[in-house]
Amino acid sequence: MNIDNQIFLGDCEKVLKSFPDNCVDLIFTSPPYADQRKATYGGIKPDQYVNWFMPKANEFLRILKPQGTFILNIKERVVNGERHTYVIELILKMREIGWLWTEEFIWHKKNSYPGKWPNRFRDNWERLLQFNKNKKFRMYQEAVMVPVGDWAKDRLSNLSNKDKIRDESKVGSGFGKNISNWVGRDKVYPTNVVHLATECSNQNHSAAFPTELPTWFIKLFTQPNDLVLDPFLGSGTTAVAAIQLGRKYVGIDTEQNYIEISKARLLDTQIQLPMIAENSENYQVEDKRDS
Amino acid sequence: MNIDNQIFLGDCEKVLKSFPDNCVDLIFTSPPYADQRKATYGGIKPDQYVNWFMPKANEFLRILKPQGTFILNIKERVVNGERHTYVIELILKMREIGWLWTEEFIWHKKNSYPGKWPNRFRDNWERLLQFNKNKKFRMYQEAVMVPVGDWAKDRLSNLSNKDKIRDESKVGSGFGKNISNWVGRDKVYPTNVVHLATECSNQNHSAAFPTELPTWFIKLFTQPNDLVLDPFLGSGTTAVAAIQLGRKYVGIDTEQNYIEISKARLLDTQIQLPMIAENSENYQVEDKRDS
DNA sequence: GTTCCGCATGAATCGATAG
DNA sequence: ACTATCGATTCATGCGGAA
Repeated sequence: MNIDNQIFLGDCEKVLKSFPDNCVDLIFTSPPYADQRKATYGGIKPDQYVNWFMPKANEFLRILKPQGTFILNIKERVVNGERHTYVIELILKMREIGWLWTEEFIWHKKNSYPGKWPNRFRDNWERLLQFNKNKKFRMYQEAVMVPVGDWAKDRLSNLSNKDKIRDESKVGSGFGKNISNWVGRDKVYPTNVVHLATECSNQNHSAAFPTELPTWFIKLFTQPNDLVLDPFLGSGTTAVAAIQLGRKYVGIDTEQNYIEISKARLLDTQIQLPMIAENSENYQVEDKRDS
Repeated sequence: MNIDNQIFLGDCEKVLKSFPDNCVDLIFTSPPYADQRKATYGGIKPDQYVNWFMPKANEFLRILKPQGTFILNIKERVVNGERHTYVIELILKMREIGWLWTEEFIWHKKNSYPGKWPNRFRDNWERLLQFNKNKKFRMYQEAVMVPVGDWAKDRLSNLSNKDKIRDESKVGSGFGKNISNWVGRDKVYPTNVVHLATECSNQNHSAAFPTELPTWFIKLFTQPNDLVLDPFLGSGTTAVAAIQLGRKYVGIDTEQNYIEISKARLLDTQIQLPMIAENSENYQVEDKRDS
């Protein structure tokens, strides 16, 4: 069965059974959050969330390549005035079945509108849990480097003597040691806080996250032509990001109308792709990556 | 025993036994993280961390007022390529003994420790876990409102008109309606992401966190003359923040030399206090709080 | 009184080497 | 095999003295 650039209708737990082992480079997904109310989309009760998720996590583990990465965008609901614990219980369960909890990225939302409740402020961040099958996994850090801060141009233009001898004088880690490496460098590595706006620029659909979010992780963990899976595809944002970056996608969703939306967006994206390739800095990034 | 504005030498678990029930309005603390600060505090092994912490958490629960709040600044260590789970296990244990896990604030650091590793970026955030004894707790949200200018350039300005319309139709409850509430105001509520720099160039002491961090939470959860406890006082930052804001402090630490440092800083703060009261906007905040 | 600029340092992590 | 130590790597900020 060919799964490249396909979208499947159904429960990912069942659909994935027909996928071969170790076939996907990156899983990026944002499953339906637990919900008290009856189902609009998913609608899993918080207390049942872990049990609902784990069989799927098992399939993810099977179909992910050994050096691949699983990024899970998830948020716990406030239930009865408390943050529910299903997310942290999920982390513990994932480790029990063999996943490594490698990292927790934070999506710091740049522009949410104001809000106020008696006992809490607006929730302005979400977890992006990184899981891996092995301690060694593929990561292309150069692909997401960001411009260096303004401090550098002053500092590096006239290297001070102290910068060079720091590491000899003290036990501390010597930043001055190879300061010469820094001359002419204009990009630095980012941190594990991803600071992006919340809105999606496309107005025909409502996506849970902006395209930039999967874009960042797809750049970081895959190379062109790698395969990106989103088992809860929703309106198809992950697939759109993958296509824009020259990767292949596989998507799964239980709702036929979401699949229609995804397909329409993907078609639209592919039509615009040559234009994007010319203008977008995102697309250019491929050329600069280390190999 | 009078505990107001006192600093005690010893293990907080033992020292707190002599405190009466329900005597503290806010606990703000940053305990030694697992395997960290070995030089001064001995270092707790990650696997033993929860067992080390829980008896203390029990005392905290006893001495906190029913409407009070416990803010725990903590971060998990990377062990063997994985994030260790002691923090999330701690949350589950805390709930078992009666704490409510009300909220998780994020401290988004402006300047994190530099470094590059094959498998991860710089860790640029820490958890600030909020625990309470009851669903109803005291919170003075007006005290931490931020000037609309600072806020707008970060958030509102990024929203286009179309986004506002789209959001309004999507949520129904009406972003447009919401936004009109904020037009013309000069202050807005913050979110649960606190964006501050670490202090790195104080010469007399090494504070793990900047004064602004306890300041923010002390304003949010206490009123003047309330009592703020830091059971792992360290260099006394929490106590300094409390005094600056006209609150009372209690501090506990196991290291005599840290206590000396704290006392010196507090003396210094009190000398400068009249000056601060005249000039600081922070100090003025008391007058504007809602009651 | 500003502005500029040198400079110290911060709750780090990985891999290799040594005990 | 398992732990302890050491070297290499990496940014951004606020202070304080100088211009």
